[in-house]
Amino acid sequence: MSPATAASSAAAAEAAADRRAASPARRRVLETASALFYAEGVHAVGIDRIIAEAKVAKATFYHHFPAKDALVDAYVAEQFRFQREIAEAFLAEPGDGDPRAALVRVFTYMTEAGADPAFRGCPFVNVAAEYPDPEHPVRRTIAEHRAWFLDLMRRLLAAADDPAPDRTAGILLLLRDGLTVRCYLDDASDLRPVLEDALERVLGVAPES
Amino acid sequence: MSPATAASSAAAAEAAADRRAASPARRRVLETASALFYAEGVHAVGIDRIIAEAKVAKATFYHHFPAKDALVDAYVAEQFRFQREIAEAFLAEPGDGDPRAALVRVFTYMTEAGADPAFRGCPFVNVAAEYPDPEHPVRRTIAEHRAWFLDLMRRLLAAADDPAPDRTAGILLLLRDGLTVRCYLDDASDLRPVLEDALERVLGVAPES
DNA sequence: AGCACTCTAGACAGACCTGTCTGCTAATCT
DNA sequence: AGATTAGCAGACAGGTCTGTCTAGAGTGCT
Repeated sequence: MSPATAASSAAAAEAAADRRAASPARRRVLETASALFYAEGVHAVGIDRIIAEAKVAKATFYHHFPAKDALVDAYVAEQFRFQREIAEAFLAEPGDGDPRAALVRVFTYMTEAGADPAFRGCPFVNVAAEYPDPEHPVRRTIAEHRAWFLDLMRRLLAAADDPAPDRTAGILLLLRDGLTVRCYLDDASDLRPVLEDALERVLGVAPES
Repeated sequence: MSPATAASSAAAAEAAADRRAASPARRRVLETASALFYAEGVHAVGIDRIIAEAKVAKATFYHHFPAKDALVDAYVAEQFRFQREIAEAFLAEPGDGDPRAALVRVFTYMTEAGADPAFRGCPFVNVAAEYPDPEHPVRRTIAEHRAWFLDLMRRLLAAADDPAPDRTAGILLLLRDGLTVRCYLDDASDLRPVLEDALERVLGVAPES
């Protein structure tokens, strides 16, 4: 096979992959599965139910995903993409450009999202609870998300001239995880003052709200 | 049935229940199931495997537990009891009786427990991830544990003359949950300074270690 | 001796699981 | 025109799941 042929066939394969990823049936499957996985857990939801609710033939499902695990991985990756988009929107928000204010906005958003009655905790933590093997692709994607979030905190803190960005970022990660757990498992009606107090003690800044 | 007969039959039933709870077979089942549930998740472990590893007949299992859910509930209740015992041991520890020091001890212990390679996060959070219905008995037991821990923090803080025990206890609960998640999912080798810093910022006290 | 209880071994039913395969239609690309 | 691809419907295999049931052995209480 000549280099030119190899290049063109690689391009063709890439185009085919793009087309496949954009397929409506595939999107329907991923959306249905995401909702079900999040609401009920991965092991609790079978393929049959997903394809029935997504109105997709079984062969079509296995055409797009080699196995259920691949779907779970796609679900986790999708959540990762989603959270990155939200974060970017928050950082690009018109404002005074104060990175500390951006941090507070992120946490305020999280408490609001957590107040939704359909909120069922952090999807990454929940999936990790069902996937014990840290080498599993799903777990690797989850680890990527965590590294990304920690780094995001660190960058914002460094921009805000925090005296110890590494340690403070670590604390904020603890708070983030604690927040999702609490919103899921506890009555979070009185969470607001607790979070404001926490941010004040950790960052030395009070949210404006 | 005379009152006396009723009383004696009630006592007999109670004694039988005690005997049943103390049965070696039942204990073996619960121990095996606890280890497996924690290590691999509830839905991922079947009854067949539990009874095989516990070396118990299936009829014996269903003699002690009406259904798998009852076993899961027993598992969660057992974890609750376990954590209470640990906490009581910590509080009864001979020392200066400083409740703030007791708080720090609790968190130091948690980081040490979380460093175990077999650590797989908080069993309550992991089980809750697989049980979406908040009215489920298992979820109720989990809620009891969380209320207990929050109250324990609150009592210790009140004894330490914390200016806002309710809010501080809420923050410590956030830290606790964040801690377990982090020990499970992240490289927690550099966790110690982060936690010390967090406790210092939240409590205004540095751990002595 | 008689009875109740605990336990073992394992068959069994009925449901559900993942994943494969056949056969068909229709669109799209070369 | 021919080939590839996406999609649908649904049967099927082989396994695992929970939970029930039969049949019998041992043990302790009365």
